[in-house]
Amino acid sequence: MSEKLFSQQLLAWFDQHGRKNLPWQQPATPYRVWLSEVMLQQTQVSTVIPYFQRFVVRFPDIRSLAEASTDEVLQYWAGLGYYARGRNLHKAAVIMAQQHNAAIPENFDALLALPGIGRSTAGAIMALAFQHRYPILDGNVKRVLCRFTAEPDWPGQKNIETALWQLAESLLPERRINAYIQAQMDLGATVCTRSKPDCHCCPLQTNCLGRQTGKPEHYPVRKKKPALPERHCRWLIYRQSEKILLEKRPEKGIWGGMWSFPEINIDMPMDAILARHAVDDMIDLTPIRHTFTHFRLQIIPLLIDINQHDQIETNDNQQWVTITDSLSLALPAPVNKLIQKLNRGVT
DNA sequence: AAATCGGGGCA
DNA sequence: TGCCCAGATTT
Repeated sequence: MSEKLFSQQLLAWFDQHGRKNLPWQQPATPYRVWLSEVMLQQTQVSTVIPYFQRFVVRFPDIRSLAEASTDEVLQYWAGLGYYARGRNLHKAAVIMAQQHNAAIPENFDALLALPGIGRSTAGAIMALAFQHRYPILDGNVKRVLCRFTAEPDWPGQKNIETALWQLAESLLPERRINAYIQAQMDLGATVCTRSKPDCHCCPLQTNCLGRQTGKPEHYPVRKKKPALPERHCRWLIYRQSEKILLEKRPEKGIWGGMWSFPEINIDMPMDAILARHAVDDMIDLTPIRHTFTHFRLQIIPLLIDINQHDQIETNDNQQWVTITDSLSLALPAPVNKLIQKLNRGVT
C-alpha cells in the first residue's frame, strides 16, 4: 500500500473516533503539550488528567514553573510516580526561562537537549504543538507499526528500532500532522491495544499484516530472554530396605537448610563413587531440570540400592528416613518430586 | 510473576 | 554506541 493511504485512513478514522477534547488539547499550547507528554510517559491518560488540571492551575506557564522550588513541583507530582520526570520537568523549565525566553523552543535539537525530553517526546512536541513534520515512536505507535508489518523481531533490537523510526517517518502526511500524530496514539490506546485488539474497528485492517496472520496480539514479539547458564550436579539416592539417606544442606546457598540427597560434583568418575562401597545396583534415573532466576540446574540422580551388609558412612548432617517420614521434612520441590517417583517405582 | 515503558546514565 | 536501570502499572 502507499504511505499516503495509511495516513488518509488513519486521519479519516481520527475525524470520527479520535480524542479531541483532552485537557491539553484545548488549547494545545506548546507548554501544555510538553507538560502532558512528560506526564504521559509511562502513565495512562485517565490517571494523568486530574494531575494535569491541578498542575496548570498552579503553574500556568514556564516562568511560574521555573520560579517554583523543586519541592513544590514534586508536591504537585506526588502520586504520579517516576519522580525523576518531575525533577527533570523543573530543570527544563529553569533552562527555558534562562535560555529560551521562557518559551518552549520550536526546534527539534533544542528540545532534545532539555532534560526529560528524548526523541519521541521531542517529536510529539514538534508535531502537536508546532505542526512540524516529525514522527514519534512511543509504545502505542511501536505496537501499531509492529502489527501492521507483522514485524518478526523484537522491536527493542537496534536495527528494528531504526527501521521503525524510518517507517514512522515515511508514513507522515504532508498536512494535518498534529491530527495524524494524535490519531496514531489514539489508535494504539483504544483499538490496537496490547491484548484483545479490536481489529474490526481499525481503519488499517485491510492492509494490516499482523491481522492477516490471525494473531495480531502476537505483535510486537517479546524479547527473547538470554539463555540461562546451566549447571549440573549429581544426587546420590542411597536406598536400603524402605529407607533413603537424606542430607541437610548448608544454611547458605540454594535450598539453605533444607533436606536433599547427598550431592556430588558431576565430574566425579563413576569408579570413584563405586569405590566408596560395595553396592547391589546403581541406576541412572531420568535427569531433572530445575530453573532458578539466574541459572538452570540439571540434576542427574543415581539410585544406589544397598544390601544389608553394605556399610555407608554417615555424618551428623545425614539421616536415614522412611519415605513416609521424609515427607514431613522441608524438601525442595525437585527432591519431593524425586521421592514421589521412587515411591511409585518409576525410574 | 513477568512484561512493559521513554529517558537517563554509564562504560 | 550499546546496555541496563528506575519505578510503577498491567497482564
